[in-house]
Amino acid sequence: MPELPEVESLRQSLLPFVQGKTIKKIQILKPKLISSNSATRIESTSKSQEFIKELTKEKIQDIQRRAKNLIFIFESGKILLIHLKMTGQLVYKNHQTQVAGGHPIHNLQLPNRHTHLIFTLSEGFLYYNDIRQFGYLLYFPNQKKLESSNHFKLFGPEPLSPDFNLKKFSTSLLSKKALLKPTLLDQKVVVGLGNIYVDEVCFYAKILPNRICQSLSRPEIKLLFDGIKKILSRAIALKGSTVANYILADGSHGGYTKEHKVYGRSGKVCLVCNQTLKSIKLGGRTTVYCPNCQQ
DNA sequence: TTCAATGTTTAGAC
DNA sequence: GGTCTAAACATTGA
Repeated sequence: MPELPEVESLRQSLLPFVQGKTIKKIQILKPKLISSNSATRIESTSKSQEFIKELTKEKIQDIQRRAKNLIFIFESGKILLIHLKMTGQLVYKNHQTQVAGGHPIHNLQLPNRHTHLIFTLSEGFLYYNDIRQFGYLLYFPNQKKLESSNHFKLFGPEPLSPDFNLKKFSTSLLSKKALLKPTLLDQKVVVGLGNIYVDEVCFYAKILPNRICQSLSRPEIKLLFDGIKKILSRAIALKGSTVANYILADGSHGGYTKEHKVYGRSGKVCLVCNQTLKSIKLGGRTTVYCPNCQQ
């Protein structure tokens, strides 16, 4: 389920608990999740053995994020990349606390039948759960191998970094005849947006998601640009939209879900103008918008 | 029973 | 080459 804010929140929450810890043991219950990405995965025993051999005894130095990927960096320079896709979830658990993120947790029992990998750390456990099993975990021997892999080649700018600037964004939009929503979902244009936040951004900018990109005015593009930054930052501050049973170290819950203006609200009234929100399919995804506020 | 679900890739048509 | 659609991955729940 996670989009950028959910992955970033998970990264921030997890880091203090796993940083400096060593992987003592790895149990792979679903080998296909570590063999490749979802499009080309093959069951492979040797991949599992390599994964276990290379990452056991490694000390976690840092967790970074690129687009919707989590990147575990080990002291040796080795890398573990995790993509949660639709329903992936990571849970850290020790004797006194549990930190989870990604797909909302329904089953607090760990491991459960959707647990596909278990890392035993020097203190506590890290579980990878995934209902639909679209996610994957990939090992890279070093940063260079990761960067030269096809994983990062196609990514556009990070929306919250200076790389993401209005000029490039405008050029990129104005060069396209495609519809706005599929374009914003395209990770080559800007990374991190998914179905929830694209709809929220379009609503913020008061622009219909089925507008042709080339038809956008400069002020409209500026609104989209600002909306992307504002909405993603706000969502990260609130720990994203996936908050069911999200347990932080201090026991607090956060949540952007209740700030959704359009996503998941088809048929309900617009919070601004009281008109009924409509829903259409764009790029194969359900899209909710206000026919009155958005033009 | 049928459909849709916070992601991404690929194949085929125009 | 660009862009659209549908399908694929696998499971759950309305």
